[in-house]
Amino acid sequence: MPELPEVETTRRGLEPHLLGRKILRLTLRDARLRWPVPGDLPATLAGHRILSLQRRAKYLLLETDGPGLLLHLGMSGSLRRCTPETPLRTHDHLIFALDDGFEIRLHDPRRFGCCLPLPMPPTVHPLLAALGPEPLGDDFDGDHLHRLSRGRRAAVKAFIMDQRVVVGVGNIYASESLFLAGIRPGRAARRVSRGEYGELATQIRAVLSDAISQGGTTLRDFVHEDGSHGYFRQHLRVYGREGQCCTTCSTMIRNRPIGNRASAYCPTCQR
DNA sequence: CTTTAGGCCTGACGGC
DNA sequence: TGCCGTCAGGCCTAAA
Repeated sequence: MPELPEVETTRRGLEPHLLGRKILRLTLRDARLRWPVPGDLPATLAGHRILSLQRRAKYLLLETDGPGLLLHLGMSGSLRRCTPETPLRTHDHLIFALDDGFEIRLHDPRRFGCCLPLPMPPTVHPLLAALGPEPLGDDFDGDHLHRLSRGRRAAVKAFIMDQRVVVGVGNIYASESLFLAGIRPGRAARRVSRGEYGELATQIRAVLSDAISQGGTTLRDFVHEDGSHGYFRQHLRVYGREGQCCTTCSTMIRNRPIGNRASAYCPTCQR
C-alpha cells in the first residue's frame, strides 16, 4: 500500500509528464472514493494547465492555473500514465486526458483514496491543517518527538504513526524504524528517552529516504505509475517476518498487535 | 486534552 | 471446485 515513499516515488515519476500539460478532460468512471468526487470537477478542471505536483504527507497536491486537486492513494491506489489505447482495468476510476495524448489513470480497488478540489493556500484544507511536520524536513528531529511524547501513554509505535506528530510513517516504516532504533513498539511513548527519540528520528529518516531512493516498497497490489514494481520488500527486517529469524541476532521475530495493528519486533534487539 | 472503536472497501487467503 | 468468513490497512469520525 502506498506509504510516503511510494507516494513520493509516484510524484517524482509523474511530475515530468505533467508539468505544463493541459487537462483536456477528466472522466469519472466511478466517483465513489472515500469521499465522492464532486460531479462538477470535470467541468471546472477542463482546459487548465498543470503547474506543479507536490506532496504533503501522503497527499498529492496538483496545482493548476485553475482549481487545485488533492489526491490520496488510500490503501490500494496508484496513478499510471497510459495511452488511450491501453485497455481499461477494473477499478480505473478516474481518467485525466492530457494535451500530449497521454492519460493519467487513478486505479484504486478499495476506493480508500480521494480526489477533491484544493483551496489555496492548501494549508487551509481541513485534511491538511492539523498535519505534523514532514519526516524528511527540517522541523522533524528527536527533540520534536520527545517534546510531544510527554504525558502520552499510548504505545510509541502508535505515537509515531499519529499524523499530528509526524506525517507519513505508516505501519511498515514504523515497525522498521523502531527495530533499527532498538525500541520495542509497545513501550509507552512517555517512557522513551530523549536519546532514544534522537535515534528513532534518525532511523525514521533513514528508512524513508532509503525506500524513496529505491523506488518504494511493493506490497500486494502496489504498482508504480509506470507499471514497474518497487523493490524495497527484501530489505524489511521485521515487518511481515513474524516467526522468521532476526537478521541481527537470529531470535524469532514476534508479532504483538498494537491498537489492532500488526506490530513485528525482535524481543532481543528491541527493549 | 488523549485514547479507543468503528467504518469504509476489495482481494487474498484459509477452512470446509 | 467453490463458497464464505476473516483479515489487512490509512485515516477519518464519533464516542469514551
